Amino acid sequence: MTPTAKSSDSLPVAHDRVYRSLRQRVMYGDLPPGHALTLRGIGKDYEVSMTPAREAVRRLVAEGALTLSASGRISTPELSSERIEELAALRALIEVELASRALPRAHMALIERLQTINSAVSEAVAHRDAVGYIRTNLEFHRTLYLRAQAPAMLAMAETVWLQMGPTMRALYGKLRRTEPPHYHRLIIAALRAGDEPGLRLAVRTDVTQGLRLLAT
Amino acid sequence: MTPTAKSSDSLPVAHDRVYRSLRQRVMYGDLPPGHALTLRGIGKDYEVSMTPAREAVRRLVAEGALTLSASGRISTPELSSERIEELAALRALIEVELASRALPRAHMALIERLQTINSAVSEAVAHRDAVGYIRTNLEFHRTLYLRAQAPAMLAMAETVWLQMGPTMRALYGKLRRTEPPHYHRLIIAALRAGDEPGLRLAVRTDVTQGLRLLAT
DNA sequence: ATGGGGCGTTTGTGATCACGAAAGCAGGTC
DNA sequence: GACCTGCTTTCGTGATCACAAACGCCCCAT
Repeated sequence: MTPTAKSSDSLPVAHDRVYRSLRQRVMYGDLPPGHALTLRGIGKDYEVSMTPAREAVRRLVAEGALTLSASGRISTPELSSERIEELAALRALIEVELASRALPRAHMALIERLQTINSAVSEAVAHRDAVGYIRTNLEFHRTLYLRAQAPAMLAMAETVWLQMGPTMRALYGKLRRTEPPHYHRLIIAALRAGDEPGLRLAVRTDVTQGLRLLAT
Repeated sequence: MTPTAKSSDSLPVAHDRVYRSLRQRVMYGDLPPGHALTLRGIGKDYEVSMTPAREAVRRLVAEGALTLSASGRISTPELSSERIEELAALRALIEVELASRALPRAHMALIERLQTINSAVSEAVAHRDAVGYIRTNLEFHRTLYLRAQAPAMLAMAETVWLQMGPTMRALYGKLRRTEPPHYHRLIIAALRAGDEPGLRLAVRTDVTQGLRLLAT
């Protein structure tokens, strides 16, 4: 039930449970940009006091998943176009490297898993399910990058995803595409062929494509 | 007096003061790897209760500056050689991009500032001052990267520095070099010449050089 | 000497409260 | 009608406390 693999699953610590749930909601676009949150409200939702809510929020703010106003109010970030461009460039840098490192270890079982996930992506697209699309799309990338055996890099990539979550939801909400992900097929083909330059290009294109529509 | 530029300097909030101070101590190698900390101890040092100490620690843990044991004990990270390699690769990826983006905006005033900072680096090296070396070295890089006008990327780079802080201290402590930083001069020369490939190579070499001595 | 058991101490966690500031809202004025 | 001026509510911050788990230390038995 918890698709996000953490380094060490352990105690049912309250603040960690709140953190994981909020993190998923933000990363997968459950919350629109600028959405306000309160410590007391979060505590109520998860039936905990303000203390664990505060720790979870503090952690998410440190990761860029949430932002604090000057007076300490909590909300999801509203990204400027400059920041979106930066985050897309970071995705390109880090994820191309992750894909490149995963390539030598990408066996047939992985490629088949990626195809299965990709059909789930197509299904989400067909159903106009923005959250489902974001979730399955990120699962596609994460599944590939896990093979890179580079946890620090993967964590960085996930941090970028986290920051873009609400914005991606708003973005894919307004551009109602119905065509399945094209570049995912290119990624799979490059993996099959062991074509590293092709893989790098396919990943770079895939992670930066959606941004071209966001000129403003 | 606070060299680290934050997004918004505002209130004298207790937890933020604790955070900033601890962050500097970690980033600049004031604490050795594996050094243990306690919430009550931190609170005592800064004359606050456990609450702000806890928030500062939570934030630093989220950034990778500190790690928590399975039972929640706080300590500075002890990095495996694989993780060090990863972090060095991340530095290379991100900082090369930052330098490249800073290049078109690097005027003479910036280059002179870099030279001034670089002489401070040399002085720290001559005095065997590990903390001073790390601090001035990072100031050199940060000064250059600030010109890139890419706050999200700079934040990522600083997060990597933060994670490497204690290890860098331990590293530079055991290899007592006395020669001034060679690749900083190459960086400055490439900036002067507007030589982008040269700059990229110089930065990449500079940020990955210290790692070769850490084969273990 | 060395390994194991027992106990006092230290530590993180979560709940609760007081406080001050910010935000939202109403009513009144220009 | 728009704007400002109060007031009321809501919010984040920091302090304090109870609790359970862990750590560390000492002592003893082998």
